[in-house]
Amino acid sequence: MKAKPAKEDIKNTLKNSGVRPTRQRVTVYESILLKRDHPTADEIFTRARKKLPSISFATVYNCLETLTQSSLVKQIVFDRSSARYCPNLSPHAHFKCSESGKIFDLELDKSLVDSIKQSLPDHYSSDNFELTFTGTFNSSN
Amino acid sequence: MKAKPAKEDIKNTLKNSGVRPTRQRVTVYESILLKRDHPTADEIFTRARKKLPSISFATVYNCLETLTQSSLVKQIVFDRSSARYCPNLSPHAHFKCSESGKIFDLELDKSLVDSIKQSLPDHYSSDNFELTFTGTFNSSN
DNA sequence: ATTAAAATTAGAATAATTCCATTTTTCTTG
DNA sequence: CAAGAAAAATGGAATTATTCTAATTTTAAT
Repeated sequence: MKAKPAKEDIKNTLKNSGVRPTRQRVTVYESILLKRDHPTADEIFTRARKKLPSISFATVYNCLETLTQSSLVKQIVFDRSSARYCPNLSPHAHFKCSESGKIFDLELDKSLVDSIKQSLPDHYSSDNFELTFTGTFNSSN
Repeated sequence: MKAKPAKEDIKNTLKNSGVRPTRQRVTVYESILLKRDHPTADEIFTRARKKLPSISFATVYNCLETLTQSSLVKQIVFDRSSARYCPNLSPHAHFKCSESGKIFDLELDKSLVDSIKQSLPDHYSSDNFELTFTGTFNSSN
């Protein structure tokens, strides 16, 4: 017996995080997972509409808020441009290529992740960090 | 002979970075340096007005853009709230206390800074990074 | 089936920032 | 020092992403 289609998995993921798997939420989450990019709310709205033409922009924002709150996606903000959303839950960094505007996930060694977490002085407590680079990505050379 | 007042220093700093030290720019930069906080454009505008009541909001934004471009200050963005400006040029991290809303600079060991810089895979080049934490700061205990 | 709670919706409102056209200031050159 | 050109500053309008609001629809629980 093959694995169920992604939609079922998505519903379960939502349920497991205590999020009611409404059609809109499933669609929004699916739209984020669709590609390995880091879509803006606007792009997510466009994708979601293809699956569920009646979905509204406000709902997309609501769903993104819910997904972010429940830690299923991460909101990432570069400069002051639109927020982007990332479904990669492993600790990783983000790299923005200032030429193409593309954003890449950069996996980080566990040892580095640990060092970063341990860099917090006494009295500071945090269970997450965001590490971002801006620069250029050059595949040819 | 004592050191000249800060204003002269500021002018020189600007000049050395190839930025024309206009009254507005000096005032804006001074306003950022005034406290060890991480003021928003709005707060900077308020401070600048005290010194130079004729300065406009647009100019504050222009100056901030110029200072950021010339790497004299760093723009830092948490979530989607107003950008904040930081004159601390050493590599460091930022910590936002979600209770008080305050932002703290966290100095980083040189070794950690190096590890972070070295974490970039081939083909990626960047000479800066931004590391941010969100959590709680608790001085009592 | 009924009710209450949660979610969705469209559109208005907001807030931060950017843009624009004009004026002022500064710099350069004669 | 005067004149012209370039850079910067200005006020206000415009933009953009996001949030809010009030009403409707859906869902879950009795």
